Amino acid sequence: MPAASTDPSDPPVVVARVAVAAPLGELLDYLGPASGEISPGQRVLVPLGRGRRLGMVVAVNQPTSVPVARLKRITAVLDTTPLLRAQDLSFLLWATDYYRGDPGEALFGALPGRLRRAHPPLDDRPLGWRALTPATAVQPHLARAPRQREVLALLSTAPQGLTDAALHTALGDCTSPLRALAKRGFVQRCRLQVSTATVLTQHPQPDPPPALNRHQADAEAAIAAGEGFGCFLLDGVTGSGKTEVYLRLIARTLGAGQQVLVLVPEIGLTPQLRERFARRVPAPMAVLHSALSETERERAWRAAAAGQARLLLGTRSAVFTPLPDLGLVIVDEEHDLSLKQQEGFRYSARDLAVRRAQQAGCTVVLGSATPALETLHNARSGRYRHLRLPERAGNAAAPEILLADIRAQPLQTGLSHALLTRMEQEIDAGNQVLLFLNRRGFSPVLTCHDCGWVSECAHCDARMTLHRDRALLVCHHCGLEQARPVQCPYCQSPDLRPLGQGTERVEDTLRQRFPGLPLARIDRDSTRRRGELERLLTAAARGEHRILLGTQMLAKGHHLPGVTLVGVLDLDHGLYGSDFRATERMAQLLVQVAGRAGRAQRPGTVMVQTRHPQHPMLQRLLRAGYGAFATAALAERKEANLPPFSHQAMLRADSPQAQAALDFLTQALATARALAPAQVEFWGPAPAQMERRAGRVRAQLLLQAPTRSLLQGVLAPLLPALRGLKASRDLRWSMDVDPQESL
DNA sequence: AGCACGCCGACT
DNA sequence: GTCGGCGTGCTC
Repeated sequence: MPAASTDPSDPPVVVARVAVAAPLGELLDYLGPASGEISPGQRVLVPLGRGRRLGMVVAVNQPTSVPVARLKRITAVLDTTPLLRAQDLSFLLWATDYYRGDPGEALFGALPGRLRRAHPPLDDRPLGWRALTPATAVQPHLARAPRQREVLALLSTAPQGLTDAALHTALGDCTSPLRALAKRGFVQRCRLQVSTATVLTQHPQPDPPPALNRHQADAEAAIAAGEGFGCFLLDGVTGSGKTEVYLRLIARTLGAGQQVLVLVPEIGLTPQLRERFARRVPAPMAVLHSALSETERERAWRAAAAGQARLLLGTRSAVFTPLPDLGLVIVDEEHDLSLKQQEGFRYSARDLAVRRAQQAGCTVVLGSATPALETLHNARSGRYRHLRLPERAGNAAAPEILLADIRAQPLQTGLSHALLTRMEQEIDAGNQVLLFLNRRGFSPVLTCHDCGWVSECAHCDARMTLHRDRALLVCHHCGLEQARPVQCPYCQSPDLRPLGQGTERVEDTLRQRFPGLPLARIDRDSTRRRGELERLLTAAARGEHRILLGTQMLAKGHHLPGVTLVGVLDLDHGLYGSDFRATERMAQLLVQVAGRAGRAQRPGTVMVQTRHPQHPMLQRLLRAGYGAFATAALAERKEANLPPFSHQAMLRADSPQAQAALDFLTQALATARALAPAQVEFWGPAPAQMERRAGRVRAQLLLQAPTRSLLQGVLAPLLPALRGLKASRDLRWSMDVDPQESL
């Protein structure tokens, strides 16, 4: 047997590099299948250890470091044609490498659900029948079978075949004549042309594009003039018409016969954007997001990969969808945190979109009213082209922002006299008011007035929030729920008092203060039912509610034309948060919320309640705008040597055992130090901000390097070394490259 | 992640 | 004397 391999008449040895669906952290090599061809992008079954696993071939006939005699053979090839092309694979492997992810996890994670398992690709082409012989040729054989003649005659008119449904409609039940015809070999069961109607949206008559203002036209021209790869930051204030610029660029790209990829943070929150695209885009469009069923996802994915969908609108994972004719990538709200995957394979869809465009040699546009500091830095240093849309479309006035100093002020459930007065004025004038409080529930803590007991979570270092509507205490960190106690669990006193306020409590107060006034509370609790958020927002946009009270959910880009006053009840969390990005987040949130006001002809006002009205960054933001704020914030970052002036990776660990995470990270630090040049700095290991969460003790170790390549140089050997540490066995750990949260 | 291999306690 | 505990290491 071994001698046979030297026989020149033997087929050449085919070695396939395979990403196996097991967390191995590396690719494995296998011999090609016993019979048949193998290509990159095909899924395979491979022997692994004692068992059998799903895998994806990523390369064929690359040199292998494993002796050929030790290679096992691919058991089966699951796909007749590759699911992913060479470019898709190299993009995914690049991402895996950069984010130190597992190749199997990343590749299979990029596929729609059923293909992640061993299922064959969905074939939902309708079943039908096709004639193999022209009716005229077999007429004599069917002399005594009029039904068969009839059926065959009809099928002969349709060379592609006819669906069962079409046959039934035309001729009624023809099951038995068909069976007879098939038996004689005159007709054949077949699948008909793919029906795309279920996934692709295309309006027969797209809306005509509105005229662009000068800034929009300049931006469009600048972007359209680009050739090959180029990254543009479209920095446009809320309401400046970024979407219109996207739509023009999309139309151009589609017109040139290319596909477009549009990434948005959360499509569930932007059905308006989706509608607008559907009405305007003059080509088939597919949508990809987490609320779709597996089948819907697979259809959309396949339509994009097959080039049938010309525009793909999706959330972060859509960045991995194969698009054979990709000619333009757009990332809307590029600063948004939800573009960063925070679990498992932790990637930034925005940064990968740039990489993807680079690979495809096409343009990428990052759009935001409040660009991430990283992105602004790239724009200002010339890596990206910076385009501005400084004017609100339709001459809408920018909102006036007022600070309400609430130090030593009496507050009514968190509402100052100044804010309430202003609200009354606007409401009396027939306008809408939007109140923003980023805390749901009734009160963030319940306490005993007699003994000082507080509603602590049994599994987290956190307080349980009182939800009065449901009579529950709820931990917002681990989800633990318990019945609202009627007396103190510690001293049995009945005098339990809610401390602080959430949206439920503010709603309560407002209903008393403005009896009968239509009010909508919009938070995760009030929008639990599917479609409820959309229903409330649509009603709000029509002016049905006079007061809108909500959390973060309200900050995203919904158009609420009747709102003339936005109240921010508590900004201070953002001002002195311990994450170095806290002020950046605060500024983005404030600007986004402010963008909800005065979008129509009525000027808007934003009133921000704060105990730190002199905070320099807040002052700068209000006086000089987001751009000036960003300049100052970047200067601070530079001074402190923080990103984007350095590059970070966060190693996190957690375990039910008190010391395990810190012990592991201590070993990790020693390992990393030995691998790292002196310029690489380490912070920690240190307990996480909330040390205990969901019953697990958490800690972290931050790596920081002056350049990406220095950081990558440490990470490349570090990850295998960490996997080798035996302490890594009985705890959970993860590496987060370019972390967005450092707590 | 599985899954076997391996070296120390209570059982037919 | 064996069945089996889960620590350790590997999977092309």
